[in-house]
Amino acid sequence: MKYIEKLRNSGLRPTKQRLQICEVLFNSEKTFHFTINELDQKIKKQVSDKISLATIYNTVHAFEKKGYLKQIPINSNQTYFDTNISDHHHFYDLKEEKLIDLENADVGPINILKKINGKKIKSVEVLVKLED
Amino acid sequence: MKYIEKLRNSGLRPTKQRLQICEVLFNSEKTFHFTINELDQKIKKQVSDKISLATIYNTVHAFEKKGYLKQIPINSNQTYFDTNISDHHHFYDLKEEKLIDLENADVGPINILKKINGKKIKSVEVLVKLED
DNA sequence: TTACTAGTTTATAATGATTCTAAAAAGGTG
DNA sequence: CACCTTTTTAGAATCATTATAAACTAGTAA
Ligand SMILES: [Mn+2]
Ligand SMILES: [Mn+2]
Ligand SMILES: [Zn+2]
Ligand SMILES: [Zn+2]
Repeated sequence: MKYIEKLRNSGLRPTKQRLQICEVLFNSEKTFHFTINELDQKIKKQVSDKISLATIYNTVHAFEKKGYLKQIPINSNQTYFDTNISDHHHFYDLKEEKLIDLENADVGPINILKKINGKKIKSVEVLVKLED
Repeated sequence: MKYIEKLRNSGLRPTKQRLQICEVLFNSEKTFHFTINELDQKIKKQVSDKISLATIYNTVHAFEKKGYLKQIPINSNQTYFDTNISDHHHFYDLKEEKLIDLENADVGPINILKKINGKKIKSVEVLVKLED
């Protein structure tokens, strides 16, 4: 199977549930943004076995910790995740409440001039809010 | 009083509670970041009358809607607000879980090259995550 | 001052996303 | 298989936030 090695190499047992969630998350042509609830719906549609919500939470957080998913910093009552783990940014359409990818190439180079003593930059993320 | 006109001009009645919250939020030399809980604590310390948590939520949201406070897009279990309403950005210290202001001048100009049909840019916010 | 009205405050309940718990099930190894 | 660890799961708990609805207040006009 496609994802068994990936999981083993991360120290995660390739359980049936994790493999099925991998299919839903990573087997599509395009990357996408999702909340846990949306993922739960997607799984219900695409996977015949039932996967408990607790497992979906556990798995998403495990994958995030391993770097297979990214959390998107945005104010919402639900947490947004991204299967696009490349360094990139987002539009947020306030009316539609939808995220849209903004590739690094679509943003001029960002130069952080201020330095914080003893700290180094882990990531730089831009959120562009859109209105009509 | 200092804030009565400000509130009236916004169509908000200058109630005792709102005026007291104004004192706590806007009467300090420096701007600051806060969660509702932190603000509640601050109010308990600085204001002799009791203000209900519901009123604090109501007031913060009213002030945000009027543009006297900004919500900071960040993933946290609590919503962060900012009394600094100027166009600016943030460091987020992952270890300390603290926000630090990053003025526009401390970031090179940000040029969003991609356009979304029928939408215009309302804001551009940068979040720089810091690690040790 | 006295109504009148709309806006505000408040205690309290409800909501809902997320996390916790602890027992059952499954994976990995020899 | 036997053993041990990890994982899954249903359900309960947590807790930030929002809703409710009754009491109160600010503003205004008689
Ligand atoms: Mn999380
Ligand atoms: Mn809010
Ligand atoms: Zn994305
Ligand atoms: Zn700030």
